[in-house]
Amino acid sequence: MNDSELSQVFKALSNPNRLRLYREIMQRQEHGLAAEQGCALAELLPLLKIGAPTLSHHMKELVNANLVQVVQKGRYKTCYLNEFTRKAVATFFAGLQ
Amino acid sequence: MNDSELSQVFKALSNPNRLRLYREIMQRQEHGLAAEQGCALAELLPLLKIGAPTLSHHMKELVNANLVQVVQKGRYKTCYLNEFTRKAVATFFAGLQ
DNA sequence: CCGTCATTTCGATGGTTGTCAAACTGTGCA
DNA sequence: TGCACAGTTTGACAACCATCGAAATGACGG
Repeated sequence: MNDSELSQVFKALSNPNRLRLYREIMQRQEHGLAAEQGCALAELLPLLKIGAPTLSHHMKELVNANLVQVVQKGRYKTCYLNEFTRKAVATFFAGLQ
Repeated sequence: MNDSELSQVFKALSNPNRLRLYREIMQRQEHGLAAEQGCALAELLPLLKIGAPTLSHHMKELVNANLVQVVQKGRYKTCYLNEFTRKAVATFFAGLQ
């Protein structure tokens, strides 16, 4: 992961609302209750004090930074953590290479 | 580490120049050749295409986010990685809690 | 205690970001 | 096919950010 990709990741997570979204998705994924069930966008909206257009904008940034993936799932869009990126960033902070 | 502290960390690293600084300090620390020697500010300046005032501003942000510490060391100021924060962020990305 | 070099502060400026409201698109259900 | 709801696009705007040059401050070494 190069400098530019990494700083994009950090930019995405630098906004409290986006960080909140990422944590929420991460938590639901971890919490394992149907990890592949993902997390519906419509479910996330009421967690934040922002409107739908702003949520859409934030999700785009997260997707753009490869932090999450979004797929249409019937009526809703649902989002999944991108494990590859999560691990790459973990490695960056792991120290000793 | 709470949401607000964490997003401050990410904001600090979201700027390519600051990320570069952080990596440089990290790398020198890791590279072990006198880990406690730290990294002089004046040494960092020529690595980036920015002026001294901007470097000063960026360092303040990194210090403010608790990512690095700066101490006067004779003629220069030298900076050290804050290992506590590094580990805390590593944990955040480590997954599975 | 003076000159020099390292670093910071200040003020300005162009660029980016977060947010909204309004209008649009897209998807499944009746 | 058309309604209702999910999500996006657009345009606007205030707040914030990165950077600079100029000037101020601070720390040694002579």
